[in-house]
Amino acid sequence: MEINNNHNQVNIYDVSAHAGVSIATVSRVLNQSDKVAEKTRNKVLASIKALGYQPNVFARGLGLGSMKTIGIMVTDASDTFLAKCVYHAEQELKNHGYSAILTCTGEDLSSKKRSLKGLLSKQIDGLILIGSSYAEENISDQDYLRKAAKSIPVVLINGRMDGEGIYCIYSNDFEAMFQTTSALLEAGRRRILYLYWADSYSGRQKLAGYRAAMGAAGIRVDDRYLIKAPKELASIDACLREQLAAMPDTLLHGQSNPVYASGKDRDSASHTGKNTLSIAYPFICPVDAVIGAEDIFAVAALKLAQEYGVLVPDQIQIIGYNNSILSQCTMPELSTIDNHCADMAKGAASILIRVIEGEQVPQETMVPCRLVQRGTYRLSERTAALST
Amino acid sequence: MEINNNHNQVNIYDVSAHAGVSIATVSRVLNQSDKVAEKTRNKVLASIKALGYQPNVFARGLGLGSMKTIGIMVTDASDTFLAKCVYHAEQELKNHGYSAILTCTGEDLSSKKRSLKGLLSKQIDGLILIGSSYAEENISDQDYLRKAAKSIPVVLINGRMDGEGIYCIYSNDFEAMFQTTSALLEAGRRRILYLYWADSYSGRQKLAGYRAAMGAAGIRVDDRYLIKAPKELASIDACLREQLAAMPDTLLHGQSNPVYASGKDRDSASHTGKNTLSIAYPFICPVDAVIGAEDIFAVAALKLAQEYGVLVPDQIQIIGYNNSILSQCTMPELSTIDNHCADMAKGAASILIRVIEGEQVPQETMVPCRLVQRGTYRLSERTAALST
DNA sequence: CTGTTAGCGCGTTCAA
DNA sequence: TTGAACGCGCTAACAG
Repeated sequence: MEINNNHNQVNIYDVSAHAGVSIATVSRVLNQSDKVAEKTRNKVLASIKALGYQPNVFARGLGLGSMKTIGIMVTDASDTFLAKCVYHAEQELKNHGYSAILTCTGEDLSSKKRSLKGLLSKQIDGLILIGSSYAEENISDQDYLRKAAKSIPVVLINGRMDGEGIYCIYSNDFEAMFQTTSALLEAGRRRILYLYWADSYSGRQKLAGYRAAMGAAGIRVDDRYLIKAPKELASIDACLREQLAAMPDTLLHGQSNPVYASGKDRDSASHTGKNTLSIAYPFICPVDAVIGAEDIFAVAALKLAQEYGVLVPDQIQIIGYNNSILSQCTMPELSTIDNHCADMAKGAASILIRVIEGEQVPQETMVPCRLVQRGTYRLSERTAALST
Repeated sequence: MEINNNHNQVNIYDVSAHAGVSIATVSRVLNQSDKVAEKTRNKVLASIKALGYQPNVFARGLGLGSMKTIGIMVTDASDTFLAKCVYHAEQELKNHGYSAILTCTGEDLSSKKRSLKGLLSKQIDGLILIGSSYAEENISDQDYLRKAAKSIPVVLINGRMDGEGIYCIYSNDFEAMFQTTSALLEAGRRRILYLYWADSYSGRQKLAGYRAAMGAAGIRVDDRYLIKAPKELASIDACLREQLAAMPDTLLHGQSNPVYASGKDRDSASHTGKNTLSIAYPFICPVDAVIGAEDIFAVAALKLAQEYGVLVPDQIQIIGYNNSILSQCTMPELSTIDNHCADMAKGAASILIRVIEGEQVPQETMVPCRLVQRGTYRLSERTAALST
């Protein structure tokens, strides 16, 4: 029964021998070619099943020049937002018969390049970039991607980038931030703190939206209200305290909540979600609203506000970004802007596959954002329709 | 200069022609063979650079039977905990020159099987299973994995499974839960609610630890204190309310915090993190401690407690699991058990690679857990040393 | 409808 | 130290 095959893996020759046909015929039934008689097809199918034959993808890849794999680059797959994108992108790819090679690149340009190299060496059919971090501010820093895009299609999620073979799908962050900031202004807020970290494309858009809204309202943006902090709670908290301490009439010149202050460790004190005015609000707060460029920033702000007994949203309104699970873990829950990352990720995968299969696809796709209203902020009726 | 090559991709023949040597020699310099003269080596290297030659992995894979890829199966890459594992596993794999094919399988057995099939068809060199969900309770449901393990090594993170070629790395969840529950009991707590969802290996261990500790203290576990709820906040919250309502002297028979109750929407009310006893504690609480099998459960419990003005940790102590970012988003922050997922994930990748490279590796590896003490609970001095 | 055969690009003997 | 030649398993032209 055995014919050639020095490895133990059964190959197409074994099948052809077993079925008494040529390898070409076997190949045909494998590739759904209809030019094969029903009878022989069944014979072959039976042999395949009998021998437990599995075609060798390397050999097939060699001939076809493709193994139907897509590379996914992401700066950090453990990030709440990015992880969600990874998930949905992979699902969509799988639905179309592609598998995903994942690589976490970090923020560093050189390691991004290294990761891409690794991916390309794997002969991927396309590339998905998750996170606007890849749309480097310095245009020439994107060149390695543009170069890659000459051989395989590239889709960027949540960022914009010019170049042949580069497709982008992003949310209208500018608009979302503009509307949100405007709404806060209309509600009478003036001292709006803006917390962020990323200088990515998306990050720049958001900040620009904030600035534009302030400008439109005739308010000069005080640089002290723009706080940039690494994306960990401890760092954000530290930056916040430092910056606030430098402000006139600062929050931190007041006394912190005695309940916290009494113990050596404030976390060990008792807490409830209750509000009270029994402890006098001991200072004039230099901040009456906070916008976080991601939910984690809003969380940090909320926690600090609560520590100092500031009433949320009465005295400070807080808005996050991404509508991540974090926004539902706080008490009150965060109002946050949902940029529909699942839609973006699925869209990205779908665009990529359509391009690979030769379809004509627009290079830019925009998905709208939506304000999710929860405890830390509410739009007035008038401005409630944010989505464009 | 060009010799063959109908594709545009430059191949080893192009290089050999350019360098004036045979392809065998090119292959030798590519594979670090030392049996090549320094002079020719440089000549070849120069040609490679000049032509921008990139070896074709498919061809190499065909001959070698490997493309140095590892399959990663994960039920849900967007889950906070699992995502972190994915991240660290991928990093470690990359460090060793392997790339990761990621597939999100969901919890459904048939789709797990389908995903594995897809992975195997890609001729992966090894497989990493992230999440104890793969260690199905029904042993025969693991057979598809055991079968796979006959051809490639399989490493399971956070679960246990017997089988040749199957390696496991897990944390001592039983011990952690036993110690934690015991500590709560020693602190005088008796009505300890246990919230969970997964019946995975890890989930079973945790629950067993809880039960064992209760048993050791001579306390019968009231089934009403075991609440199983899907892993979304809304679901957990709903289950909690329903179950609590069925208890005598229930929490929910009391009045909720008037501040919340006054508005149409309780989230729109003002909040601070302050505590107050000005509103009378209106009921005898049937629960004095909560253990969540994952942080999200603890978050839900904390929020509910706060909504009803229950003092945490004075009246209810709460402990989560995983030490995820969620545990730091609440106010007070959650005490939680850290199962060191980064260590497990990195360890898994490292084990897998060592096995692939022929090393002898023990089939089971255990990493200890650690209680992270934050606001919702503190161990007494005596029991503070939890890690084994 | 089916079989034959020529690559696909690279590793790897075996000779030289 | 180098080169010629074969094989890896499969696809796709071409011939029948």
